[in-house]
Amino acid sequence: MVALSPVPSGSTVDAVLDQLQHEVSGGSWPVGERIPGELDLAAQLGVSRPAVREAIRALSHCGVLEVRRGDGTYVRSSADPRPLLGGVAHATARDVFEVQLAYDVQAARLAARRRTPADLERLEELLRARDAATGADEHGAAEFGAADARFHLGVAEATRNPVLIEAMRFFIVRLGEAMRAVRLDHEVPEAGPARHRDVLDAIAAADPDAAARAAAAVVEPTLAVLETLVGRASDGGEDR
Amino acid sequence: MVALSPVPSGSTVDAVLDQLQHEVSGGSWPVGERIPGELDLAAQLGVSRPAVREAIRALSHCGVLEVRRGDGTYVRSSADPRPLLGGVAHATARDVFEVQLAYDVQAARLAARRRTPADLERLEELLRARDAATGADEHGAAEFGAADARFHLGVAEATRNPVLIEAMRFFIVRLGEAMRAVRLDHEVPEAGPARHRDVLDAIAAADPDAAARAAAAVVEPTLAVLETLVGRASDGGEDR
DNA sequence: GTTTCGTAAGATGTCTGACATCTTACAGAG
DNA sequence: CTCTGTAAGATGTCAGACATCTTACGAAAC
Repeated sequence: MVALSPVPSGSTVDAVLDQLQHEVSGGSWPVGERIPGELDLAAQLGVSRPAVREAIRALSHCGVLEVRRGDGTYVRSSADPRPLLGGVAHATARDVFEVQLAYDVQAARLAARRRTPADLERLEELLRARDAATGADEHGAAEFGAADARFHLGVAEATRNPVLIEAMRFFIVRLGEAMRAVRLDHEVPEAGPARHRDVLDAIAAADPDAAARAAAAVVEPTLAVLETLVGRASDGGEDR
Repeated sequence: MVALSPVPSGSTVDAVLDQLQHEVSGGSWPVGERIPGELDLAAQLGVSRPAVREAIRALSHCGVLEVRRGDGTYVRSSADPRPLLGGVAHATARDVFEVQLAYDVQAARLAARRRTPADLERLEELLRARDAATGADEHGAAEFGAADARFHLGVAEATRNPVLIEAMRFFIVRLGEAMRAVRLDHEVPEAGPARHRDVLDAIAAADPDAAARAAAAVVEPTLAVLETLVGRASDGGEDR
């Protein structure tokens, strides 16, 4: 029932932001290139300098642009992170979980090849802490989630791959937020100590394939339940 | 040889940005909470409103905050995307490639379970285009890279998982930038049509495990070469 | 002729102040 | 009790000014 189109609500800064991102993604401003000055941009776009500055600051914070004081602003990367960051926010728990599964499997595989004795010692400690934190009440659940995340992240750290580590660190937090929302309405199982022990044993045995299989086995029960919830959701009322 | 400590160079806005992110990540401002108004923040931090606005705009663009005009600013997520986005920029090609491998394998696995006949038709078309774009010159190489990326992205799209799709879209661009830099100094092999055909066949056969294996086989030769380059780089001169 | 230093131009960093516009809440009219 | 109009608070945008850093160029010293 939307007869009257809801006026172009976009703000000025967002419009500038889109323009800049379009120039970068479209290739008009190649990586490494210097973009026009803030005053030039403000004049060309017909907006004030603060508007241009806010847009540049946002893109700079996301790694798209790089501002060098006293010199100018340069293109650092043509990849637009907005769909990724924005998409995770509105995604279903299942979708985030499937990406997390990809990380877990790869992390376990690489950890089995690169782990040091010190890594194994640290992982043993993290696994003990995870098993110990089996609270039943509200606060205990949060504590358990944190301990669980620390173990998964510990495996990633054993890979010595900073990109994988930071990707997992980001997604684990987002996944936790999404799961907290799901748990309000549904019961979601959590893999027990045995499955996690399998992962650590395979990593200790330096068996990449076994580690990958074990990591997949850890999250698959949880993922199976989320899968049924997605099915239910599309039966019921859901949009966007 | 740095006897004099290089004065605290950080800018005001960056300092404000760190403070805000710290409040969010630290849990002082829980997800969903309303944060103080711009004038309050400016007064508390002893800076001007534009400085606060630029910081808020940056975090808002990254999905950490959400600004509602006329109402206030709210916390959307406690996950800090900066390490992820910044880390990818300075990462080695191998590190980015290993994450991409995780995506490729998971995408192939899920695509084998969810692909529709229309997906298969589209993937056949993309694979044909990839095989056809085997240029030898400068322009041809770029064109081949784009066609290759479109096929990999096509597999991801068959999973119907928007998070996975956007994650791959982002990393493929970043990987392309990193690989372009590597190829300036070294020869890096590219998997031929046969390996990609295996992936598509497994997806068509609805065999998730075979699809995952085939996807891994596609990128492993390239990854093996990058692995040797990492070894060489740590022998030679490398810093930062 | 080469090196070094000082200066000027251009760019970003920051601040002050003001006004516009939207959202929300509250009080009064019906 | 419902609806409407108003007022307060918040963000959106703009204008102008000054501070500070980077860079490049030219002059002076060697």
